[in-house]
Amino acid sequence: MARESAAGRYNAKETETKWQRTWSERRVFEATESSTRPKYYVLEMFPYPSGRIHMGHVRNYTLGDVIARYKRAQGFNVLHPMGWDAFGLPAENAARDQKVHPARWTYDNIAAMGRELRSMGLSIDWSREVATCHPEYYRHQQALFLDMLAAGLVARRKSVVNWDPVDQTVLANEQVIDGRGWRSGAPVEKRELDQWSFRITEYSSDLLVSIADLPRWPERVRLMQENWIGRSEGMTFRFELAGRSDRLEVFSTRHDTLFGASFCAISPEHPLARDVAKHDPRAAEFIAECQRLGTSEAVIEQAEKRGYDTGVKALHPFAPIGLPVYIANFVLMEYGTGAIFGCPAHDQRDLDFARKYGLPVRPVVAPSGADPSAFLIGEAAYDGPGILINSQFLDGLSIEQAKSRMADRMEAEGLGTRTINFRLRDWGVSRQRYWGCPIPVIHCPSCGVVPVPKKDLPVVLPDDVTFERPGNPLDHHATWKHVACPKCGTKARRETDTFDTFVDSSWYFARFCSPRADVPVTKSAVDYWLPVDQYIGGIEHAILHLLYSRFFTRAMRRTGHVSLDEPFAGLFTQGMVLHESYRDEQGKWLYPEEVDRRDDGTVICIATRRPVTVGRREVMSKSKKNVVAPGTVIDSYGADTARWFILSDSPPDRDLEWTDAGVQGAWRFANRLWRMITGSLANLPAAGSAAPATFSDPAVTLRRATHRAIAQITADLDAFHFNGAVAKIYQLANALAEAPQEGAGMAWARREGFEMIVRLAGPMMPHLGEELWQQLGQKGLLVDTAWPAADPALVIDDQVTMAVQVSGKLRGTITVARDAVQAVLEERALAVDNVKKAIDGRPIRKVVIVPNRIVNVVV
RNA sequence: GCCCGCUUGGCGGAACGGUAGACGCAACGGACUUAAAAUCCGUUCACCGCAAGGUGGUCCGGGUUCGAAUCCCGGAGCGGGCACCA
Repeated sequence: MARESAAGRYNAKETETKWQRTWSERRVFEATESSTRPKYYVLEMFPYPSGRIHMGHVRNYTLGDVIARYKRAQGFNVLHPMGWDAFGLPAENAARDQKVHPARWTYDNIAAMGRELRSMGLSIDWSREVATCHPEYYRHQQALFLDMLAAGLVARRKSVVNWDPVDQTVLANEQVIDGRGWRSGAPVEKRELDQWSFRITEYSSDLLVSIADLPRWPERVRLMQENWIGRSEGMTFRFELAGRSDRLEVFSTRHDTLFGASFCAISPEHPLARDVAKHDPRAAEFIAECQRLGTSEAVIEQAEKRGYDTGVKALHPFAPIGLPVYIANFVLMEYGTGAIFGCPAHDQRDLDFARKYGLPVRPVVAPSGADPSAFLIGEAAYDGPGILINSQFLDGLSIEQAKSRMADRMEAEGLGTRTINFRLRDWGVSRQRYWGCPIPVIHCPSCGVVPVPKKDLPVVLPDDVTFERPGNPLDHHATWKHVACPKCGTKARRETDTFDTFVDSSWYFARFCSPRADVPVTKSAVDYWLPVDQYIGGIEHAILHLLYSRFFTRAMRRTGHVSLDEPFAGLFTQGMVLHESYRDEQGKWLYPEEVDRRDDGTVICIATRRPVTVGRREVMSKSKKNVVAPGTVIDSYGADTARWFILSDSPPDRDLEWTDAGVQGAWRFANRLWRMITGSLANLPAAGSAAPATFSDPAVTLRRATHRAIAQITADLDAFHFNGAVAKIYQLANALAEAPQEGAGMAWARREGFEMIVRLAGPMMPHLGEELWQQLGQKGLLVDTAWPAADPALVIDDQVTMAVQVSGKLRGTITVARDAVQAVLEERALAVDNVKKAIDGRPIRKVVIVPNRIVNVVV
């Protein structure tokens, strides 16, 4: 229905194929460094090859493509590559469930998704395509790892994982559902493994401070990264433990409240907890219970706050008090020292804990002016400003003064030290999985850990693996892990862990600069192209992927591969794509194509003719079947329509609701533009005709609309206001449709308008743009045509309409010369009948004038 | 639970602190057509009014300002992230 074959109608399918072939044959999007033009690197987050592209991809790559094409028209030497984030869990799940090899599954998906992406008409340099699962990619990642190992940026340490005791497998957090393994259903346990990690914490301070150097990042992403790194100033100090020789080290940012302490809490993984558990079975049971929560911080934080009194007493350093030491399920071993002191009066979580276990609540900070003896804590902890009370040598001080005094005293007595602590933890990269990049080290019984010599790279994944047995197939492989030690030649064992897939995506943007080089990156190429000028992707990557990439770039700088710290100069985070969901009377989910919306507004199931419940709009997901396949849309309407719709309604950083009606509107507009221009060709002067000497008033009006559109759309594209740019193209189309065809200079003005609307819409609807450009008699390609500039004389009107308010309420408007002086404005404003009526003879207090916008008469 | 956002007509949204609702969708009325599709013209925040015009209105409650969708404080709802999904 949508595809029209009647003569004179726009044939999207044919046209799009034609221009995609032309661009490809002329290799217009292949980037080279040998250019006198300034470079511009546009990158969208590369996709995981799940098999089919989804609307989120279409949105992401459309946004990037508009920028790439726009920058290209502006004269930049644009790099716009594409690749595949091809390692990961879904391939292993497919192997297990569908008995297909992960490599086969992945490469098939890449081929299928590549075809779909190509049909979108993206201005991508496909000659630079990379896939992270390809040995030619990951061999360089292994080399980078060896360089980082040599540079001291890699550590081997114990860290905890979710362990499925039945499947004998490490589980990802998403595979733990309500504390149980997603397949076995067995309660998970935490288990400690020797793991490789990158020492990202060495850069904690740098990564934090340098956020200030990223002005073209969204404010909220910078805030999220700051909070994630989490710098805090406090003290690390020690409690003596009654009857024990060891001591308890805690970190606190509220050491001013130490006199209000009523307990200490330690993590279930804390050495003291383990020691206690050795001869206290109930403690051991409590710890085991905590272990069953898994490693997810979200789960731990939302669990009921519980504790177990170990019976150990921590001795207050300045008072004759023994604080009970609890093992608590909410204290994280990874943060600080894994131990805290609790001051219930001034921390809500501590207060809840104290109320639950009947611990004393002693206020030590009172709001200034409050009576210290009458200041009591009820349901809410007091964490506001105030003056210290009940605190010996701190009494009467402000919180800041008290912190300082306490720190001085502790440092003088050797009890503790001022500490800057970060929330950021080192990045554990070991994964007990097959479908990932092998970590290139060998464990030798006599030499210890030995790096694989670079000449032996890549360490290639073996093909002959089975997924029948639970656990890591690399570990079960008959021969793969058995190797000779590169140092001493004795029998040794290959590392069977593979890298976290975040490693793969932490440097792909650099690899794109020299994708076929036999080193990880060619220095001249990365020096030329990096940083990425505009990076575009989902907000869900705001923290981890972006932070890891920032770290990796620093690591690559330290190891001599690149010369910069920050990989992404500009960042744009797009919203998600939503759709209504449908359920039949049995509550079964239905696909959009299974339902029909009737004229009376009700929705029915096509197969059963029974009514359907329309759910609210939510993120497209297979489980709710509220997905629209981009391939179907592109087949029936063409890529330009899909792109235009995606850009037209919602601001790109907000969620977008996919609607059929909206797509049809976009399709109608493409046709309208086609009809308007091809239907007018006979009455237009030839391409390149000189401007006539005179223009009629309507011709000037049209030219003003054209040039205002150029100025506004340029500004909108610069600001990522793609929906605004679309609206202004509609306005220009309306102006062109309304303009009379007769009059001095009119034909020339109409050609100018048509040419401009094609050039302005070109980055968004590139195929239609290219076709109309040719129809308008242009010889070159639209993609090679420079971005238009507006004539300033035609952008600014000499008459303006100003609002007249009386005490802030609109009472009328006046049309006056631009930049009229105050006296004229006052006179004209007060002459308006409605204004006189509203003033009603009251005295005028003042007149506020906003130039060319508002006259506000205050009475 | 913690961190970060978002909330404007029937719908998507527009609006340097300055005429709230541009532009699109949907709906309704009309033209063209044997008819339908397509296309074209018009209306469309609510209430009062024949009209001129008035009153209310940007999630809720306060505040700052000549003027608040926009800034500040408090709250509600929805969403993203929380370190092994990518």
